[in-house]
Amino acid sequence: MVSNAPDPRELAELFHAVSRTMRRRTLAQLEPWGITPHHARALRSISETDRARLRDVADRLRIAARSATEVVDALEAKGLVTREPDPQDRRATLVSPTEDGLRLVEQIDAARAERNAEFFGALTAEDREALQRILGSLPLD
Amino acid sequence: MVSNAPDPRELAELFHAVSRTMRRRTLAQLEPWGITPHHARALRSISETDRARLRDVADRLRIAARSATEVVDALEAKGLVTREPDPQDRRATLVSPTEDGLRLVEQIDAARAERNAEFFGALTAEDREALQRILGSLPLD
DNA sequence: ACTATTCAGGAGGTTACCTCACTATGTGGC
DNA sequence: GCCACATAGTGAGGTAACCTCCTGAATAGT
Repeated sequence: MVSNAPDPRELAELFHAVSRTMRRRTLAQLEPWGITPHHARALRSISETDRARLRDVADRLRIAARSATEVVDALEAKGLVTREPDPQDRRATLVSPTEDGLRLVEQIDAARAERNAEFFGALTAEDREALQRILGSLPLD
Repeated sequence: MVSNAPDPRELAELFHAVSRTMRRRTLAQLEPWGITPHHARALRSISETDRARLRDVADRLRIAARSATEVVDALEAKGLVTREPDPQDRRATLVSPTEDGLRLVEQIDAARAERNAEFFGALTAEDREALQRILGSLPLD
């Protein structure tokens, strides 16, 4: 208790506060499109690789397979992605973005870039770089 | 050769991944006590100031007043905090930690310190300091 | 005295997950 | 060629961490 090292308590708390702020802002910004941050992230992921299995979608988003089913259900209901059976493996389902889905990703990405620029714009370029490097060296499950 | 879907080199995405990892670990670590991260945070906050109004609890946690009612309901049901009417303002309710609540905070805090030390232990002291400074300069709602 | 504001909580909703059990397949070993 | 086992997706059901909108009571400001 004698050291003047940064209190990790505060660090975790700060982290929590910042990430919640980011989430709230994302939610608000996405509202006009009627899509949630989670769904937007999934759509973006799916748009980056054509014909991904549901299982792979789950892995990339680091969520349970069952949760991928759910998010793909929602995106499919909105006509943003389509499901088709995998001809190579009849257990599997391949997910692809629709034209609408791709268009939406583009719009959302532009908005996202703007939002992030604004949010992280409070930082100097060095700090942004440092933040990225530091976060990158933290463990992920 | 398939690129990682939500680009992890992107600051916001990285942030998201790290904060979710932290949340999952906290949840797992708290499990033996049958308390959630959110409730633990609230209990800690309440334990730091005796006789806080529900409104103040909400403000400190940066949540809506209605949500503070909920978390205090849960803590009260577990016998960790008590409610009493504010003699100065008959609209208000004052929340205080019980003996059990204070004991639990102590235990949880020790576990939390350990977990954070482990999690952020992957960083050098300079990086921890930098992270704290950088996070502190980001905006909060 | 009257109006505006504030406090706590009821009702009901949303987001972002989860596990467990199940069926339909595919794969490796004998 | 059959059996054991693993894997893919999904129905059922649940949890955590919030939220808004409304109401009744009390207080504060004019």
